[in-house]
Amino acid sequence: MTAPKIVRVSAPTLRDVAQMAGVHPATASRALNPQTRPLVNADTARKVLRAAESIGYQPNPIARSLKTARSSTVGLVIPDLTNPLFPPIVRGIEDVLALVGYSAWIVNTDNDPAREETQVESLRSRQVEGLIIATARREHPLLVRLHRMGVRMVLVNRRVDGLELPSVTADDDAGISMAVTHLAALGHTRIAHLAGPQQTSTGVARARAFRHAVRDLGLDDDPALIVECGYWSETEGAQALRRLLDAGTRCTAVVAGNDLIALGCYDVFAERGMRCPDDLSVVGFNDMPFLDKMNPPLTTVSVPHYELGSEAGRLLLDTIDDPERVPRSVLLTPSLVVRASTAPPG
Amino acid sequence: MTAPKIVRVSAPTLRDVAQMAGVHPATASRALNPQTRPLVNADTARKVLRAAESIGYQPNPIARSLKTARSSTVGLVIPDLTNPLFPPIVRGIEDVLALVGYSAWIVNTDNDPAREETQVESLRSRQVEGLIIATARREHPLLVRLHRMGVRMVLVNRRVDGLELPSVTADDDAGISMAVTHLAALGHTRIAHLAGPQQTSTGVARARAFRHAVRDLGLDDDPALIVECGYWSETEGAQALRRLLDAGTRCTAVVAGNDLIALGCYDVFAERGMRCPDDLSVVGFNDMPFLDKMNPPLTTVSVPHYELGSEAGRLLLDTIDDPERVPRSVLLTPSLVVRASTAPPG
DNA sequence: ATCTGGGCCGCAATCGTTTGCGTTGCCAGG
DNA sequence: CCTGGCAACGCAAACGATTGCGGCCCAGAT
Repeated sequence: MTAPKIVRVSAPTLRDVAQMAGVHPATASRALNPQTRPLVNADTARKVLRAAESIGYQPNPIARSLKTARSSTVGLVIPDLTNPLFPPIVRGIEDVLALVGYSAWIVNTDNDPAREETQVESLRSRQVEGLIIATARREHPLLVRLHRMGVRMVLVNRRVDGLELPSVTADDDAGISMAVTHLAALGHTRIAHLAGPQQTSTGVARARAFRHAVRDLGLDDDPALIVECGYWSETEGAQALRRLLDAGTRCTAVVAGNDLIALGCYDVFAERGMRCPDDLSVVGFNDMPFLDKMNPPLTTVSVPHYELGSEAGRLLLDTIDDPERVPRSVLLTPSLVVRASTAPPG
Repeated sequence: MTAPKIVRVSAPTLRDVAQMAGVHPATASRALNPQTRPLVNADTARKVLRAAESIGYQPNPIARSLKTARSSTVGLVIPDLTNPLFPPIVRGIEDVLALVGYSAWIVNTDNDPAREETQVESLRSRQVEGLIIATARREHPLLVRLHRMGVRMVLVNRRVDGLELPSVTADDDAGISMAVTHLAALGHTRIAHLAGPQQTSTGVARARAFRHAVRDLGLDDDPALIVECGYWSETEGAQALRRLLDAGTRCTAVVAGNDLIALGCYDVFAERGMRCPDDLSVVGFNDMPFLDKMNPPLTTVSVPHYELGSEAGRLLLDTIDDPERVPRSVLLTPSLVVRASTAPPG
């Protein structure tokens, strides 16, 4: 078999279409664009469309962006795509954007503010029309600066303190409350909380919700029962549980800040020969994929990730349509899915 | 708190820099670009750089792309980002691209050829300089067409029959062989294979490797022991195992085409009250995240995903550098990680 | 017959860079 | 003093699309 001949043929341009249809490129442009099509005679429009079709004309988005300073593209700022929490959100976003011909540029920040800044810079220079941010921290100078500069954004999953931005998040309050209530119903009275990082809005929201729930239900309200994780990660979750255990704080159940933290607990169980749920009940948060196959299957509060993403996409499209629109935020209500990591206290 | 005043100020352009430095934009352009900097006097170059610095000039990639027909961007064609197999690959790719100032446009195809075609079309119109393809099927008309057109591509994870393209894949042969050998050593003689889709190169490579291994080790070589899945998914894996079981084919272990298929088996274990590994040993392929926390932890052959990605990135950069370079392909050697889903036959 | 106005379309500028080519000024060599 | 050559830089034309403006033509009104 011989190597195929490689011929690089440049794509047809608007001039080609115009020439073939016997009109000026300007007319061709107007004919091709549904917005401006009424400006040209129906017959010529047809001719142009046919010509475009026949030579397989595809508009050059680069040239279009240069002229119009728009791009039909939005930026998507994610801490780490490797975290199974985010892919479904991304899908949700992409799907609603696709409906109106938009697409998304995905970038990872690794939770590194410097990296985040350069990534956002590169997104902006690519003329993205808006940003969907999944990396918000409560104090987030970059985001307030961007907001001042008038860049359109929506926050997903987390928020920024004191910044009036459209956002879509899960109802942490409701979720945590369901988790604690579930454990209380099983008979637990000393429940610990492995809190997420307190620089993130979800971290504090869930911690606060936890304290409220505990108090409302009349359970043991011991400050020692709350320990904070530095990151939303397994290793941090494991660390936190170790600290809790090593401090000798008695407890029979823990509600973790999220699933990753909960899974970190599993590591400690393995280390120390503890059994779950016999020795300790655990409930997570998020319901990431494959939890049902864990050992034991993790009880968790399920948040609709895909919808988180699709709502965020819709919100961003809204503010692109009408930048003056008052920031609308949506709160998605989670649900408890109980599996086998929770049981009455041994 | 009052709403911040929103002022949208257009970014400084090359003309601004030139004006401030008192030179022509062309000179400024040359001064800014390390490649052409020798063409301008060192002093003026310094002036230009200082001016650019002082007003925070950032070149406009859109305009640059339009002029140069390059974009420092490559396309990344993924079947589904939600599959935990791919995020690490993506990270590997992104990391090596970032080293040389490139970045990646990620698109999902959902395994839908039509969608794939439009996605690729949109990538190409965005002037991507090459494609990294993770969706290859053995027969893949689109890819041969693109190759004929001289589009630079590298294949990752899967290949297409009879197409001389750089690719990076795991050594399926070695991996499967290790899996089968491991099971044989445990005493299994009737081992089944839940094969991946035979339209994909990995599907057939692993199935073939399986047959070879079985024969080499003198195990039962019964065609009924091989059943094919339509997709690389849990549900298909479950279906396949059900078919195998319902056909009454006797076996004590199965090597799955990949981890997802293996996890599908867990579902039918739950359905039918079977225990793993007591009733049936299972080994997967890929070592996707969180397998160690499954019930039982899944024995699997581990392939270095991150390296899969980073190698693919390097390969693509190579062919961008020198399109005439002879296609180099790399084969990554996997390793067996045995956990608790395999044991001697009951 | 002239004027008006709308429908349709072409002209040309523009978006921000890059780059082939020409021009300038300077210096060395003849 | 003239020429050749080189270094440094400016000019202007691209890249491919969009769009304000103005011109043309023709119908209908006056």
